[in-house]
Amino acid sequence: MIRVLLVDDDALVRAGLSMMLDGAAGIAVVAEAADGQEAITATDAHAPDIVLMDLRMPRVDGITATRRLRARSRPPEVIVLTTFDTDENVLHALRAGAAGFLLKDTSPPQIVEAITRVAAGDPILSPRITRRLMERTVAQAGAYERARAALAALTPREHEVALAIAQGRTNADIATDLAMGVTTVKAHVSSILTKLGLDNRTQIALLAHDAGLT
Amino acid sequence: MIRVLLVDDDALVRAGLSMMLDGAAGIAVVAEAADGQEAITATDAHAPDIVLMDLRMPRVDGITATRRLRARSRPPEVIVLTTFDTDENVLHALRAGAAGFLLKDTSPPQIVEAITRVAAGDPILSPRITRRLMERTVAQAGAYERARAALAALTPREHEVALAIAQGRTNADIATDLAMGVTTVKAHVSSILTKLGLDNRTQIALLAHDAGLT
DNA sequence: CGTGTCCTCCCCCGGCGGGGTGGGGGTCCG
DNA sequence: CGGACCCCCACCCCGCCGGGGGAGGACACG
Repeated sequence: MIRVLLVDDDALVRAGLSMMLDGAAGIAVVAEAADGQEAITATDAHAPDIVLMDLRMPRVDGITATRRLRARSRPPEVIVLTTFDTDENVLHALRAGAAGFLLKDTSPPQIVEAITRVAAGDPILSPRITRRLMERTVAQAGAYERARAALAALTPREHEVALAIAQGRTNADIATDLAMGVTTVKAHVSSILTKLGLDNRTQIALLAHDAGLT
Repeated sequence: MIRVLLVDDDALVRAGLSMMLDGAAGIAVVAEAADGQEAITATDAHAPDIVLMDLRMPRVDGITATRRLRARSRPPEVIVLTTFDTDENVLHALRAGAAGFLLKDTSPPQIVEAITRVAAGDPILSPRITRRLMERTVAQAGAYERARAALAALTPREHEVALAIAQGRTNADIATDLAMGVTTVKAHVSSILTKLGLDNRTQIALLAHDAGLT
């Protein structure tokens, strides 16, 4: 039996979810809360496995409530369920430790399935969120690839210098770090600039940064 | 009826998948292919809605096959189905245009569900992949937040200058772009450096870059 | 063995970047 | 009104950056 806590400031929404979930096999709604503060006390009182969490609520919002819940010992898994899927919301929710992010247009059986999945330890995201995460990842992977391809034209030593530049280091620093004269560093930098068709060391730093060179 | 093409170099795997999928409602396996080259010709011949694509195959691998398929007019949706979930594979597959990435430990009913979801236009990822994407996003969101917090100390004008620096632009460029004297730009840059505790404009660029300022 | 590439380094120099000083203007607030 | 910010600008100084020219040694490849 998966113990679920419902958190939403709208009593009607809670009632609907409660009815829908209690009808499902293996799921029991053990408590409800109308805001983040109540969610925390209710969690302490009823020890749910899963918390279905709304975001826009009075007193304590869903994000901070999630963060506080996840900071506890034996924390419940939190599934955010909201209408607003801004990047802000998604990032903050995931950062706060949510295991799932669902939009309120999710169909009842899918919500049930999401709860069982999360209870089994899997993460769950609404398709639209998944798509955005994929696009975001692909986009930065694109920059990564391009940067990598560009840096491939560099010799090993130039590569090291480029990396040092991407740390924001000055030529003198790089010289001591790599054990060579400042003149040599400058020669490498010039070579890098011409090879990559850039003007500044700043641009080198940005490119190398995109290539994933910490 | 969702038309499916199976692509895998192992005949046994194809047979198993075919049997399992044909038993499902609404799904018809219309063709099979043993490598990427066959996958392309089979796609042209049978116009499937969904291609279940393995990665490690002779002649043409699954990634390039996916890329070529997606480059066609009216391309099928591609679901990658593989045992190896390296970051390399996942990123390349998504970049090649795959709508889904499943591991071969996925249960038959879940594969069926994944196919119907993708046919409906939704993306689909194995839980482990989703988790990795989430972690990756959260990690870079951390740098994002820190950078944002730091940049919050800047005045609006300084913010603009920082953004320009993150483009790799020179002071003179910034002066003309923002319609002010070079002296003013330098004043802003100095102010930014002291406020953020940095030494170089390069470091400003890196910080602003982390903050998502394109 | 010659050629090429890479790494190393020198000197010179123009220009940009960063710091300091000093000053003008505006708004907003106590 | 006097401060407190913020924005704007000019002048000077100096150090770092970037470009040019020149040059030597190591190593590999044909």
